[in-house]
Amino acid sequence: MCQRCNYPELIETHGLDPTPNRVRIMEVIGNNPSPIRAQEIFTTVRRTAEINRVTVYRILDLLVERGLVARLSGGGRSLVYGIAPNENHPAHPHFHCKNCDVLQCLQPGSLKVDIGDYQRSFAGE
Amino acid sequence: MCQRCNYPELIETHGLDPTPNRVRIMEVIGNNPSPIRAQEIFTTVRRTAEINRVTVYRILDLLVERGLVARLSGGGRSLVYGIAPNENHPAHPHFHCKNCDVLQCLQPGSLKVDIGDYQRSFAGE
DNA sequence: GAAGTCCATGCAACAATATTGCGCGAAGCA
DNA sequence: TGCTTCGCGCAATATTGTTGCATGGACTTC
Repeated sequence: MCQRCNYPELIETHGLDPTPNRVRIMEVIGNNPSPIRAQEIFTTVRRTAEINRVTVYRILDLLVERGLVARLSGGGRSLVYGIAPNENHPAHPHFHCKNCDVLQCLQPGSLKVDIGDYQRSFAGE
Repeated sequence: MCQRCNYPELIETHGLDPTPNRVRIMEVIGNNPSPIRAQEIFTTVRRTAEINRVTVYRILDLLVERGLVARLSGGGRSLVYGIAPNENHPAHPHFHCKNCDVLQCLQPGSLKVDIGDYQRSFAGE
């Protein structure tokens, strides 16, 4: 688990009550080395506490909406969730292997987009 | 639609019969400026011909397996399909806007990954 | 030409993932 | 004590994709 993040505090500073379920979900996401699917969050929390699947989805919606958690496309059919970029967690790209279905975090800044021609068209909007 | 691609021919050169359904699906994918979801392919084909949803999925599986079509992660919950890179269609990255849910094709080569530290660890495997 | 085989497709059922509606119970407040 | 808010559970539904089985046409073999 991330040693620098105090999840209850983080949740509170984003205007939410740090309920046990919310803290548990933040911990599960934070513990994981790469973003994980809602189903995995559900089963992981379930190993130590009772929780409903719907509650997991609702808390995830809430955390994403408040900017605590980032919702990403997992490469496959499902969405994945990771700790949103903050002072302890810089934004970084991910690498998804279609063969072994592994999702790996890359170094921050290791992906560069050359927006060359787009710059002009976007600038006008 | 792509003026340079002869879909029936393309399908045949990949060892498949160019059945009407297969050609239609290739055309729908080729006509679209960016990769589209299976559901959209289904409803688009349905506007001009009868086809079953399952048939669409099966043909897509087949086309992906034979390398005619590329299956991509659409940013959202579903997978999207585009013409696989070939001589007329160079591989290129995509841009997904989370706000308006638009998926846009970027210029080929406009995305660079700095694999720096990974090179060493991958090389050993 | 009849019988057998292959294969593209349709239909129904199922599976996995996600969302919505409704209600209950605890906490906070008048 | 009664009212409101809100976190959460349960059941139902929606969306996306898959599987099993049947059918009908094309093609081959006898």
